[in-house]
Amino acid sequence: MQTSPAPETSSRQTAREELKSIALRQFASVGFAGTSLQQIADAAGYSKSSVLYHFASKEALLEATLTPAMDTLGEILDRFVSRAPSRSAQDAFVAEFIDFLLVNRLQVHMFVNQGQSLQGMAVIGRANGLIESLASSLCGEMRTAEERVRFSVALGGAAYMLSASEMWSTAPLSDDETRAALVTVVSELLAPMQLRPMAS
Amino acid sequence: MQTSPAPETSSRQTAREELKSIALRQFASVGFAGTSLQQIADAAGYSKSSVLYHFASKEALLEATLTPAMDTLGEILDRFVSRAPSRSAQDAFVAEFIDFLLVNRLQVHMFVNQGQSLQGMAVIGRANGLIESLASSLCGEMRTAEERVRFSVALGGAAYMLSASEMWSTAPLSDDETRAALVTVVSELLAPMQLRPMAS
DNA sequence: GCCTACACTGACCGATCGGTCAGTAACCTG
DNA sequence: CAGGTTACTGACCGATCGGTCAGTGTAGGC
Repeated sequence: MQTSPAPETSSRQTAREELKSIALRQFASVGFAGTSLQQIADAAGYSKSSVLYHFASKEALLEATLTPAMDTLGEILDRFVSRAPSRSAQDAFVAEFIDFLLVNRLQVHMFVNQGQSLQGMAVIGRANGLIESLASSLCGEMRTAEERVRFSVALGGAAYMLSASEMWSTAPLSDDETRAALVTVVSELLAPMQLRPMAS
Repeated sequence: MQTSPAPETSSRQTAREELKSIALRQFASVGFAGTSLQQIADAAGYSKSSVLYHFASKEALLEATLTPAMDTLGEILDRFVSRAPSRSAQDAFVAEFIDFLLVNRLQVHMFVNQGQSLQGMAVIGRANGLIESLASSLCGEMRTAEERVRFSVALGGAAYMLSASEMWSTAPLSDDETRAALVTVVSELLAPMQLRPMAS
């Protein structure tokens, strides 16, 4: 909806993106309820009014913050579901999924350990649906207790590991080290689960 | 500190304990920052002033809420460290630790995914120390990246599984099912780690 | 009966919360 | 130079926050 040539970058998108990224960091570290619009505005060098100019409300800001990651996750899932069920397909999926976790660790952290208190929000409902269909893809109806535990330990454990590693007293792991170790551990966790991918 | 016969139960301890348990539930589900003293008071049927009569501040209430679990964890750790390092000792410890997680799941949930935002608090510092010494007991200095990942996935995954299972759309698992599955999965996760318990 | 200690409460405090609104300076279009 | 849009802001709103304080009722010890 605009005819201007190109250099709209300065203000057209950057402020919004900057606010989203700062808000995400704050939400993930202090919690959604524990973060005020004023804090976000201060950290970004804007006024609180500016934040509410770009986003209709605090909740809308959170939605905008989490939605792109959910889009990505949806694509990854679609790709997995459309493949034939095999060990190699599952391995490829695990690698893809762990890359997703690495890139979107803060968003996943938000979902994993604030999802409970944000249940009313649309993006959280969507995330729950995606995770549920992921679970179904990996093992039909999540039959045994052990399968459920394997799945949620892998998901919650990876999410925790990625967001809490900064709290370790030792030096943080590089992304490459983390990815390799996570692929090993998560594959091991999911290996005993029977493969039965299914659409919808 | 009291000479009265016996029935001091009605008011001497119950109000405090009741407030602690209600506060813990709220803190765990909505977050410490997201829970107001008014909400806790309402849920308990007291006034906000009463909450502040029993606990000097909101932070003091959180400390009182988490401290008993930390005491228990300290005892479990001491017991493990004082045993000779062996596979059977580790298995016994894992079982003991998972019982601890089951009983204190909300407190562990608080530590695991709000520890970051509560770093200033004494009880959180203590919990971090305990976890660190637990990690040291299991594998010296946490040498390899994979060992670190195994440890934190087991801890964070178990904590997530226990607190998020209520969000599953299916019926929740019984404690016995959960314990058995967790023991299997966590033992499997920690098995490749070399045992080198050490004091302090 | 008197007195203290205890459990508890309502009124109130300054600060901050999310959110609204009336601007304003800069810029593009005609 | 008008006119409109865009990005942004300060002043302000009612509500709520954590916390203080001056009580009030009551039970037990003397």
